[in-house]
Amino acid sequence: MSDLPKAYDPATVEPDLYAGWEAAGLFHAEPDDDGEPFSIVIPPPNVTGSLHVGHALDNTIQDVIIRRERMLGKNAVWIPGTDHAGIATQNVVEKQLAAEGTDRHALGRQAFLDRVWAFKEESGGTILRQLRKLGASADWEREVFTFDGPRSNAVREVFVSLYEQGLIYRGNRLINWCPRCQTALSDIEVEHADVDGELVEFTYPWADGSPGGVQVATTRAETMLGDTAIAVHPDDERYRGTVGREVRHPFQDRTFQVIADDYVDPEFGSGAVKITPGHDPNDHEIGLRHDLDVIDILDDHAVTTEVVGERFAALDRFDARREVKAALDDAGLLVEVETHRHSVGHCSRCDTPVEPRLSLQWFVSMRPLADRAAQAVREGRTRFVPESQTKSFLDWLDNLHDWCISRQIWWGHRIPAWYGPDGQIEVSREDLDRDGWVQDEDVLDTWFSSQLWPFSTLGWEGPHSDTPELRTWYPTSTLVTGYDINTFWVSRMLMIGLWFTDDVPFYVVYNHGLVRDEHGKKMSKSFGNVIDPLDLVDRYGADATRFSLLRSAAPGTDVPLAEEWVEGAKRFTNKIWNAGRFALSNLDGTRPGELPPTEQLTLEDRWILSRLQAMHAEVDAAYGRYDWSVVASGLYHFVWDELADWYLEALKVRIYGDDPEAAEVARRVLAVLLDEVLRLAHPMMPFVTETLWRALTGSDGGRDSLMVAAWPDARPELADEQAEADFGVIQSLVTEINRFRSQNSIPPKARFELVVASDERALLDAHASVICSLAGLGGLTAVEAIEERPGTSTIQFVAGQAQVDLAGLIDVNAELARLRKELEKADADLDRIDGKLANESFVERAPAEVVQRERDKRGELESTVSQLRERIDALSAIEA
RNA sequence: GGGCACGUAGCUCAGUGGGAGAGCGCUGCCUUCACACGGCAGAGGUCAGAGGUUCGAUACCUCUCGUGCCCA
Repeated sequence: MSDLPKAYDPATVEPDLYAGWEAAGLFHAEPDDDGEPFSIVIPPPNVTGSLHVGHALDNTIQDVIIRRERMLGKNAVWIPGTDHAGIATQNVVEKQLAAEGTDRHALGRQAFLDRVWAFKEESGGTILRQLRKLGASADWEREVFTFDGPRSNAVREVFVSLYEQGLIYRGNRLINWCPRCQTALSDIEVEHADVDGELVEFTYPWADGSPGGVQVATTRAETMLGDTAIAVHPDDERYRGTVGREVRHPFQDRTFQVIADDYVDPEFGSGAVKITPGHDPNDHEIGLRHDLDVIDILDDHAVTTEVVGERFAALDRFDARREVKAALDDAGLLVEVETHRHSVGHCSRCDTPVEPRLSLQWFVSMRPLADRAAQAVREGRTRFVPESQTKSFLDWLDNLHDWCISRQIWWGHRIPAWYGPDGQIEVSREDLDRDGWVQDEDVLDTWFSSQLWPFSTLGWEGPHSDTPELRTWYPTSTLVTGYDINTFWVSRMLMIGLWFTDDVPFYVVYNHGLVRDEHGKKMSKSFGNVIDPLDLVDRYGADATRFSLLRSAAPGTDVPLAEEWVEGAKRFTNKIWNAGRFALSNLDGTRPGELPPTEQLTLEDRWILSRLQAMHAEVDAAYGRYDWSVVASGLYHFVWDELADWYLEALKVRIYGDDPEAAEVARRVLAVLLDEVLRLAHPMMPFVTETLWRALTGSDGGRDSLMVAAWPDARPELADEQAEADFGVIQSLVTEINRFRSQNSIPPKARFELVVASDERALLDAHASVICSLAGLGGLTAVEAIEERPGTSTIQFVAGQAQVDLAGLIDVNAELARLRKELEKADADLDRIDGKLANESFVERAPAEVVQRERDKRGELESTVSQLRERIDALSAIEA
């Protein structure tokens, strides 16, 4: 059996195992397969992207879930696919074109789209191929794409249907415009960031020429070119009587009014606010209330148009800002310029400051959809893990504005609206081919198609769709995403899913955190702290990469990752490997089967089986809570600290001993243990477990793989408190002996005899050989009571004392120092407990058992102290 | 400005109304036949600060300071 190499080498086993699983069809599921349905749809990564560590976490979690459900006997499917990612993908191809000295307009729409498709064909599969390296057991036969035929049909159906229901409309409204991407954005594609700017204060002079005027402040001086009012709070005493008066625009031949509106914060600045309805959402609202003129001062590139007047026309908005400021200064209207930190919206795709702008776009009325989604969440039909995400999700839904869905780009689902020669609009499921009619040039927001993902992936193309996949796997079971896309994506799937399928698209939303570096910093190229998951897989293996991510992944918390932690996980895979190797080399072909009858089991057998079932229960419970870190640490602790450090060591007595029957029992227990550990660890560490399991069971793969083996049933009957207590006594004794050895610099090879006095005398007697083996003793004699003799030292353990003959073994001074230190600690502890017990209110009011526990402890400490004193005296005598 | 988290060992984090834990790092000893990707042992913490509730607070409440995220 020792054809297994001494160190686990992931690179030599992973590719073959993966290919084997896939070839055997183990990733694939059919709707009529046996088992309760269980389904996950992948959050589709950008088709042209490549795998980063966030994907690695997200997909590892999905893989862990789906692998375990598969082992639980469910009809489990994990549907993979990619997102066409409109703006992001178009940006990449446009950059290529720019490098070639051309652009999409020179190419023309169709040639450009051909180009993007070619790019997609070339680099589109990358990220999904990379997922395989992580061990992802997705059903690749079901791979889909948001922009393929059926998904596009679904998009059109949904658009037309919502239009027919009056929930999609075209309107001229203030939207977020990205001057670089040249498209409208939805509210959530705008990221607000604080920037250092200026607060420019200036005066609008009265129109009637009377002295003074109204002082206002702005961070965007250029917008004054589009001001159409000044607003003050209606209750502001300072402006009593000025409401309704006119001011004169200093650079344009027009005047406008001072108006009163509750929106104004009288505490801020002068209490008067300039109003630019064409370039500020709040101002726009005020404009609507007061029927103000709206002036759009900028073109698509955020360059001023001629409406601002000759002097300021044709300037970039930031140049215009400087020019206006200078002009105000020249005109003697500038009051003050202060530095000012304020929030500015940036394009989430390219980080250009967005420009609020009036524009004719398509919108979805969100209120009715949002209300149904909120209700479903409140009723618990879909729940969030962790639950704490629920509140902010609902808050967000409650404050939702209409969604701008048209994008002025070419890569995406084209809006199915046609415009007639006389201004008619027709929205249609079929392409219109009529003279004089043209289709809308714009495409839909990518999220408009990805919101259909949980059912479009299962074959939904409209209300008529009734596929076996939909019937079996919809609603999907669990959605796994970062909390950062709850608003972008989760909310929209929920809303649209409820609207079109009358059911929630998923029962559980599991939110993991973001992967950060070892100091909690966000990973980014500019910090240089990005970790490439594929590089980790290459160097440490997929299992170690997965395990290190999972180990830090408690629900809702960010996931710090450092390379040295992956190294730690690799060491764990190696530990499992060697524990398995040791077992296999001693099993002599024993296969996992029934446990031997209880009466044949030794104490260490009963102990480890009891620990096994405790770990199993903990792992099952933690899986239920999606608490990967607890699952991971449960496995880690059991395998390393209990199975390897204690059980395997204790086992050697029987394995290497001369009782063949005892050895056989040991082998049978060992086989069961290994089998069960490998099953429990498999979802997290599929490769190393599968490899060992095949060696253990003689399986040759295919359908006979650990991957599709049954998840073990809980065995509460293995819990054995007595065995745990008894083995705890042995552990305590062995640990104390080791400590004694270490503190007295006694070499590990030095054997010595031990005399033990304990109320567990029979137990120690019966397990003398195991204790001697674990502690490296020459012999163990259990006696009634220890007789203090000069030249010996006494070791205290949980169930008694042990006596060692020091002759030739230790340095007396060092031992004395150790004992004095111990005495000091025991005395301090005793003082503290005495203080507690002297406190009347503690004794009277604390629960009786707590008080009793303190009294018991006091008794123990007292005897410890007196024994320590005796031993110190005895040793001091020798020294003297 | 509104909301939500969070401040526990050098680092990253668990945790609990009744003597503070893990991983990594650090120190010492050990190449004992599964594993040096290892074993045995050790050092290291006023549990952010201040009040309060309680017999008892790292844990519950309030405030302060600090950090992060979301929204406006």
